[in-house]
Amino acid sequence: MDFVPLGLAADLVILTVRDGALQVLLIRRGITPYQGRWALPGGFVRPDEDLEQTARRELAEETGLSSDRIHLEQVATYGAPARDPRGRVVSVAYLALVPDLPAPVAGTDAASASWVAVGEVLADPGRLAFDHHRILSDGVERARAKLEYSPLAAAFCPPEFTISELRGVYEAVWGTPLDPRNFHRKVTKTPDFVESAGATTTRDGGRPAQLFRRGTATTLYPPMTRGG
Amino acid sequence: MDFVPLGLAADLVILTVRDGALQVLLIRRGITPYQGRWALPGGFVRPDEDLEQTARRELAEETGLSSDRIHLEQVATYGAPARDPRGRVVSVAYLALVPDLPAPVAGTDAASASWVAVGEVLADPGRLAFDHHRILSDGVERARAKLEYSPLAAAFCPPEFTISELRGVYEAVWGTPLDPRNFHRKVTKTPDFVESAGATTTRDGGRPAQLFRRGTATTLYPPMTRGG
DNA sequence: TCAAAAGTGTTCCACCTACACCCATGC
DNA sequence: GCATGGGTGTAGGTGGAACACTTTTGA
Repeated sequence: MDFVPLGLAADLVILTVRDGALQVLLIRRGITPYQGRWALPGGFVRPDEDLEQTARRELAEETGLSSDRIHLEQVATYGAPARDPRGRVVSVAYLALVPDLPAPVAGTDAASASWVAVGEVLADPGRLAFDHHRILSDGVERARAKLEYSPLAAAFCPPEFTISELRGVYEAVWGTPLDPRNFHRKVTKTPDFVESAGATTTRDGGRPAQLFRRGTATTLYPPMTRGG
Repeated sequence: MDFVPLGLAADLVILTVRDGALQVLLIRRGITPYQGRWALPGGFVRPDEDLEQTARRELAEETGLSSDRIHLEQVATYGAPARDPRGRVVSVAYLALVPDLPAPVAGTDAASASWVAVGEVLADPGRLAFDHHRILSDGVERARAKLEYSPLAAAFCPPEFTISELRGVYEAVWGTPLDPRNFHRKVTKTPDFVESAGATTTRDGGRPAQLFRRGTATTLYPPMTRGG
């Protein structure tokens, strides 16, 4: 058995939609290497911990979110020999989609944490430590793709949401406007995408909108489309 | 830095289409644990090796294929603490798509290697060592999904192939018959999916068929569809 | 009354499906 | 000739894109 000296970490791409934009949770590193630079939250896998357990633990530490009800999925693993100057560290990246948090990010051990617009971060390849720019890019790409054929957009929404709030998620993640009328028809006619919550709200202004909850569908057929 | 004792491996789901069926390359384990059981080929990552380098090296060792021109992509990473009885071993799984090899599998250090129909292996969850059943299942699912929106089916074909050979790949991987006439139209009309090689062949019987090569497209729009 | 957002109806068009039909070869 | 697979034409249906139009609230 070749047990080479090796660190194993889980890093998190935690996305939300705030103020109409896709945002990612970043921490400012308090220690070397890359002290003072922004990075994705993450940490080392403990000896008897499964990879996803590590990711959920870090997610809870950074956001205060009890890990249930949060969508979390593995994206990819990064293991270039020199990606971490401290030595060989292999990182398994996870993607988490969270609703717009009413409370600010809970106090953490990280120097500071904040939500930053994804577009802004991706436009500046030198902003993030390590190979986190690449990891973020891959995570965002995964999220964009999954909105097409899964009902995952609702993971960004509170438990009850309007169709136009859901549309706002698509528009923020894809960066394209969608036709409100066709979107409404498509969502409500796709079986089990959403189910009526019975109530209405006027929080978006204008005519009262029906409230919906996530449905039971796991894949959308036909898929949502980006152009239109 | 927490450098816990840890093994890092790359395991390979090597798929091909032979005799009209999707097949996977398995090795019979010559050593404990799981001695005598079938397993996916794989091996440990060397100290200064990138993950994909390990996968390509193992691929070459098992198939004799020089790694260029072979499609290889990372699928997922498996790290449950007890997945290997020898200790903590984390495995990064890669998917490789290879053409039907004219030569049999080259001599390897593994006790024996052979192609086995995927359907047969997946029908028997106890056939494979470790968690390789799950890894194979995930790899096959990835391959099935990618045929829809990428021109990857051609990776299973020799450099020059006919449209019906390409259709045979889709039918083998998806397990459904496709309409030869609509398939032909769809493939030849999708921009840059395939390009004409100029020649014809009668190796499939009947009227001579045009030969094609892979085109330059990276994604197919509209995607290929499974029902039809 | 007006602005704003929700929701419905309708038209046009791309593409999928099914299948009739002809083409070019080996035997 | 006849079997076999290659390839084209075409008609019907489904669903997306675009947009006119009505509904229901707050100000």
